[in-house]
Amino acid sequence: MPELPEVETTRRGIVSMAQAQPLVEMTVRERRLRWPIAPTLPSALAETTLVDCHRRGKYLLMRFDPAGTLLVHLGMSGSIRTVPVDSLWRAHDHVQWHFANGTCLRYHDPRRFGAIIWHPAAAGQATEHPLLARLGVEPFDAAFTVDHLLAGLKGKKVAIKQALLAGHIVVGVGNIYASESLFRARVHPQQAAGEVSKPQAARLVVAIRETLTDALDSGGSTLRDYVNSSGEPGAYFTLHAAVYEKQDKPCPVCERKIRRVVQGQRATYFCPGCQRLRKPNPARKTANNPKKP
DNA sequence: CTTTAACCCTGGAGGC
DNA sequence: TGCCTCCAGGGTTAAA
Repeated sequence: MPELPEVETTRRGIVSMAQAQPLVEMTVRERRLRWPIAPTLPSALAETTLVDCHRRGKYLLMRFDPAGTLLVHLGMSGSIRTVPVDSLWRAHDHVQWHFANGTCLRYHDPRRFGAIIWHPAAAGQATEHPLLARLGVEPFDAAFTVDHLLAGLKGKKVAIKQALLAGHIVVGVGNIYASESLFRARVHPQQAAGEVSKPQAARLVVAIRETLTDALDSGGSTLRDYVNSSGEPGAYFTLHAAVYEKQDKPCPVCERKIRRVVQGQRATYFCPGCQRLRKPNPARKTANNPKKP
């Protein structure tokens, strides 16, 4: 289940293995991903060089000069790993990029929720693509501030957990890290987004960054060669999960039983002791905004 | 506009 | 042992 840290680790692996490499051949064995891979894609990439690989949210932006940019999403079961040249295709290996230095990158995705989309524009202009246009700010960007978060949550009745998960305010907070970040920030996942206070929002900004940083650091140490290995993806995260999939287990802070609820058809885990519902205070709001109808 | 739910897909777990 | 059902996940899309 690739979340932002795994995507970033994959990006770093791609850069270290194949940056500045001319493409020898792109092979497509299975076109039926989330959207079908265009049959013309391999020929469009002929005679190009992978000059860089960026990341936007959970999208990888592989820039092939001079043709354009390949948007790659790993969905929930996708991975990109190196394989030896001419190695056998395993089940669910769908795409391969063979580079001049001998590196072969294999796209593997059992559930085919991922996507490989061709965008004939440079990576710098790839934000114009409809799939990237509405993404929120990067969690490690300076633009991800308390005020930005509060502005995004303002007036929203949806639960804070779902607001974070939607990715319109900040990207990279998947289902696992949403629960973990809210726990760290001591914010109840079912609290209305618009009722999140400034101190709560401030804690969330810090908590989201810390949660992602911790996972990324773990990935960096235990999955240093993530792209260049056949190890178990995602296995490291459970070592650090305080609440995710820990229902009925004691909270590491207060030892109350972790609860599991469903929000938007997705599981949420939280500690009923540490994460309290904050009571709304409508009187204060109207007093500060007398002009609002 | 906002909010909710269905959908895409397969592997694994649990029930019988 | 096998067959059935359910669940997990991201994110787009359609519907309310």
